Amino acid sequence: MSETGSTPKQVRTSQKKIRETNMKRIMVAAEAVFAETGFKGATTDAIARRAGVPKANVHYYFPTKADLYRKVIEDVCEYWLAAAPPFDQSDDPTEALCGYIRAKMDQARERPNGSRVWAMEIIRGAPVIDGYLHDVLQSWFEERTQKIEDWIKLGKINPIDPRTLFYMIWATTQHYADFAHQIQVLNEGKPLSDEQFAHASDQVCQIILTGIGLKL
Amino acid sequence: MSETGSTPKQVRTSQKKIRETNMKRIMVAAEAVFAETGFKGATTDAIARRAGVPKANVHYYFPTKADLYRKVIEDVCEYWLAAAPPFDQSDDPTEALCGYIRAKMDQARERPNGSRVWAMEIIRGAPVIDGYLHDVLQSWFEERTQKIEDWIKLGKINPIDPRTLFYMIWATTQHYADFAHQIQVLNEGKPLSDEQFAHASDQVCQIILTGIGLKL
DNA sequence: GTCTATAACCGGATAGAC
DNA sequence: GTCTATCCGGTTATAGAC
Repeated sequence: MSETGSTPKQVRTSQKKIRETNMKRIMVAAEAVFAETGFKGATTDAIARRAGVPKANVHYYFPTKADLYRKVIEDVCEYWLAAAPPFDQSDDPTEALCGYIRAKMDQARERPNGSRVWAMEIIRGAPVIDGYLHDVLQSWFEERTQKIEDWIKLGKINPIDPRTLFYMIWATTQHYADFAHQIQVLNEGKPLSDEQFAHASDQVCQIILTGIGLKL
Repeated sequence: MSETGSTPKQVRTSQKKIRETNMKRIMVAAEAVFAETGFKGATTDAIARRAGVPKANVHYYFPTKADLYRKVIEDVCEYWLAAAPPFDQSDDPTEALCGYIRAKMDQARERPNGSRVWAMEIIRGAPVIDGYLHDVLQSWFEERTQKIEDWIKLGKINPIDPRTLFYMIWATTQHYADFAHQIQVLNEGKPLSDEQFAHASDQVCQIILTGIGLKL
């Protein structure tokens, strides 16, 4: 609207910075509120308050609640995919899988609310990100399961179903984020300490790798 | 109100039957609607329509939406606990654990919406069933992890952390219910067939049992 | 870009007839 | 026990001043 030719570059860039900062603040707040109350339960007002901005500003940056929600989910999905390098960069099954499991565990610890929002979206049948799911996840999955198949052919690991293996890894690592409350109840009411969490990562690696015929 | 002393027993029992039937219908419908839209997203109207009764009748049997929700959750939790016998009734680790895993997989297949409602409740931090969670789950868990510890002491299985083992079993088996949509996307868009599901159960048993040092 | 005020809508719960 | 009509509170989204 006010983009006149005379606007100094300085101003435009600083405005851009404000915009990015605010959007980030709002998205972080939204991730938490969506995780705690679900899509419908989250109110733009609660998100705004958490982000420390007036409600109208949320709608200024994200026209609708659904838009904001979609942005949060896509951001989480990108974050998920960033766990792949440890898996991709090694041809040794133990190193690749252990690295991947640890990366996923670290993510679950680092950003549990992202995991929770993702989980609830899938549980509901992915009404909002269904297309995205098809586009991004399918090809990602086929490439990686192929690598497992190759290891099996080479006799490096037991002949297991690669899909089941991935589901087990995803389910277990994300469980530590999504079911953190239940885990806390079963841990004398206290959240897992860093030591306990590191120990859990070790255990998950051990059981899964042993489970497919690898020695540690 | 109309409970006069002259009411024939016949009528009272048949009224009781009507009551139970209607409550059951409503709870089944509610489980599906809660699973698909979350607690806040579920409307009593949608639940009523799905159950084939007027909205006011839902409120007649369940004063508030939260009451209905709590009933559904507790019903699901009882159903969960019914998977324990295979585990309890054998002292052989392979038989006990394999039986438990298969029972949990069957439950995930049989009643996926129950699993989803449960999952979303825990993800949100269990605001509604927190007390229930403490009361029921804690003691259940301690008894069973003790059994695993005993097997370890007897050298029957590898020295793994029993908690991690249970979390892996829960996470993986429930993943087949909660993330069914994602699994479907990665299965050429088709839901798992009975054969595929049976195969998945076999695979989960194999990887986990092998993972803790058992031969099949 | 920020914020107050408000329009338009929707959903939980209930009153009261049958 | 069943059902229609309705009230009331709360939520999304926007209009328009600053």
